[in-house]
Amino acid sequence: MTQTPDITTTQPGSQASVSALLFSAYRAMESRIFGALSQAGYGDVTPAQGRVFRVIRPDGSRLTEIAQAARVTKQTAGFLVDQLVRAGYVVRVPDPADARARLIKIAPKGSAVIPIGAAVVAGVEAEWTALLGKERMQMLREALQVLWEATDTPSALRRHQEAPVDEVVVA
Amino acid sequence: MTQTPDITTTQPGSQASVSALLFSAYRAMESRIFGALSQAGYGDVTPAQGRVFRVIRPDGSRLTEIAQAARVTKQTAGFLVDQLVRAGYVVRVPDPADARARLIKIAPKGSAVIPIGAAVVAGVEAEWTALLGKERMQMLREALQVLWEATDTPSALRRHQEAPVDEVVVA
DNA sequence: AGAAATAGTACGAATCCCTGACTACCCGCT
DNA sequence: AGCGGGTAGTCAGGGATTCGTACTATTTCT
Repeated sequence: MTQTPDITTTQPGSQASVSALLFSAYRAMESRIFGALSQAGYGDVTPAQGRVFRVIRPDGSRLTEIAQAARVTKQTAGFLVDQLVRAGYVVRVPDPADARARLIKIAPKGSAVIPIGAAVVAGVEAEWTALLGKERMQMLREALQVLWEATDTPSALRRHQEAPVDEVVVA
Repeated sequence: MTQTPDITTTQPGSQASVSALLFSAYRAMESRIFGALSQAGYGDVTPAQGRVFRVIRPDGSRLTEIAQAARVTKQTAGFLVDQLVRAGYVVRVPDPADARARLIKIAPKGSAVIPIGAAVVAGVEAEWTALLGKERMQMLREALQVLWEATDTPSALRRHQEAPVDEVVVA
């Protein structure tokens, strides 16, 4: 409760790298989301579980799809899906199209969580809009979207992963 | 090497939440940085170590300061600093002002890493500027800076942490 | 001097995520 | 038919990150 002097962080106004700023904003959003979820009685979901849950398509997804979309290995995805199954947020059903595969589908409990998370996100985005103004918020979203398409799209990833990485320091 | 169909991620053009976009951009930057560091012979630093290293002030920082600035517990900070000490990036020296405390200072090897990381960041930011245009990139930086000051500043944190969190879902 | 706060450490545990190795199944080709 | 390469998913094991609780040493306030 008692406070230490406020030298903690870099001085306001100084320039932290975009990298650190992105991390900070993401972390702020994440902690708001999971704080609210915890308050709402869904304290058993973790951020990692959330990141795989988020990429499950409405009609169900295969584990391999989930792993690729969430950028983790199949094992990690399987581990996290196991937890989500045990906690009742998703179910595994056989994939009628392929006996090797199973579809992971969102269970009722999972559906119940979605609007709660969406509401928090909407709330935080509203706060941010109040801080930035509608136009800058819109531009922020667009800019991030452009970067996402350039860096986090299957073709973009292939581009980076296969490059021998010779002249990374282009400066 | 062989490729799975490209259904992986959300369709380009659809709107992922700002949260996911922030995460994606941060992750892209981070993997570039640590990829390059690894190539440059500094493969023993990890992202977590980087996040504490980043907040060490030029004249040295106390562990508690580092912990607060990096938003981790003292134990975590101490653990990561231990690793950085073992790897030779920082040193611990007694704090002349307080016999309980020690100052963590950047060692020569640590100083050597800084320009490498900075170059990568500059390179990635240049790529992003090429994608977005100078103006949008500048606006992105400003917007993130505003959000940072509002959410990741000591006073801002106190504001959020102490709120009883009743009406989180303001939507 | 004595009480309260602060700097840091020790230990134990949970979470997250990866590599390597394996089984079960699908599909195209002979 | 049926074989072989590729895909879906699991098992086993390990490393990294982070936290909570509990403790010692030192400073600071009264």
